[in-house]
Amino acid sequence: MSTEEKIFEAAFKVFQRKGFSGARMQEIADEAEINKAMLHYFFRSKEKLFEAVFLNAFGKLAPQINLIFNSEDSVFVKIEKFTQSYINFVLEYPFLPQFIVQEMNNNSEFVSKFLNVENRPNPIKLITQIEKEIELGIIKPINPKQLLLDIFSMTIFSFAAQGLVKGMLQLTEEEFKSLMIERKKHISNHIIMAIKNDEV
Amino acid sequence: MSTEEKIFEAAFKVFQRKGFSGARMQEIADEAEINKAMLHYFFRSKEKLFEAVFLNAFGKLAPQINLIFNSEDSVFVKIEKFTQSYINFVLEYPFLPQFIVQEMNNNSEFVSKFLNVENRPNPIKLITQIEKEIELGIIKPINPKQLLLDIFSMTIFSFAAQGLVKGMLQLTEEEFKSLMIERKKHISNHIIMAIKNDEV
DNA sequence: ATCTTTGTTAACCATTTGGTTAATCCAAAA
DNA sequence: TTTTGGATTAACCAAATGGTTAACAAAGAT
Repeated sequence: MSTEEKIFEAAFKVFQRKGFSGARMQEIADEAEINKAMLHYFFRSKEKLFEAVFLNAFGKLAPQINLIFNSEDSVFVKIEKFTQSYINFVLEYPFLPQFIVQEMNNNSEFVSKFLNVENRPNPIKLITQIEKEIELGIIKPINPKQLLLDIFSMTIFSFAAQGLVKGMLQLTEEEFKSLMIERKKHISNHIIMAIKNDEV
Repeated sequence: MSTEEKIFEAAFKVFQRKGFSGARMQEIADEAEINKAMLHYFFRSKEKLFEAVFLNAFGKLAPQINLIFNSEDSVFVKIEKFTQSYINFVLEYPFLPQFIVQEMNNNSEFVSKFLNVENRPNPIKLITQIEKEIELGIIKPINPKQLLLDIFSMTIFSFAAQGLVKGMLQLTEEEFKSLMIERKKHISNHIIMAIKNDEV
């Protein structure tokens, strides 16, 4: 593994668990087992290094989301696919959501930077699709934005607020994980149950 | 307003928008329009000051939650009351959830401190109640913890991940707020719709 | 062989940051 | 009126922190 890669991975870890302002360049260097000067040699500044890590992190998520949201599937199928693959993915990077949510809240500069990324998650197509399926009587009348928030809330929250969730429900790491695995099916069941139009 | 109160309010603001490691003692002093030494005079250290603010913030939320969770209402009514009053409350302190979630993730020391607070949100009574109502055929079979996560996710996430939500849905402050007002009713409708047992 | 580019290190630097101190102010008690 | 205690300030301090530099090593190019 090249020095640059070592730095990147170390930065990824440290920024994830400490956030931008909590992370220390020296700590990243130690984690990567290289000299601190190398950080600046390859990435110039803390901001630049963070930016690289952050955009990479987001870049891992966004394409997946868009792929599902812009497919030709029905809304129900999209919900199933999204919750499944999102949670699968996040189980491998459990601190990614909390990292992204946190920095989207704190570093407004990076928000705009991410919004201009090519593959940014763009839900407009899904919104119009929801409106269409409501007209067709497949889905109960509902504000599409609320439905979107429901989907994101239920999938992302447990990871983004891991500390709170584990603390409040008194979960060990193991229990948390198996709850999340169960949750994959639970969420889509739950949402579809709520919005399905049963009128004949 | 006493100097100590001024400091406290200023610290509340600054910690909320910057987090613990992002906040600067000087900035808090400026915000409070007092000399920086007063911070240490009244609160000894940054940690102590933060602790005071954090426990106070949590102390505002926890009693409300417990009051509702431990009442004699049915689960459906509890869900309605909780989403209503939680969102009402948070609309006045829009950055409280993001602050609590963030520090619960980052400062594991404070997690344990909060867990030992008297009035900490304790969902066990609600969990057994849910189990009972499932047996009675009022609620569909479901893992009570998943239901709890659903409730918390749907109410808290939009506030805790404000930056992400506003960015993704391209919402102005106004639009966000009115979406949240609409959301008060939406959430309980949605959840009850999903878990109500319709079998006759 | 030597020159040049790239990678690497230790020592160093300026600034920021949390925290302290000694002097001063001020109001209430004696 | 003096004393006493807390409140307040400006100046200061040591440590931490992001960043730089100058020397050096290694490896390809000429």
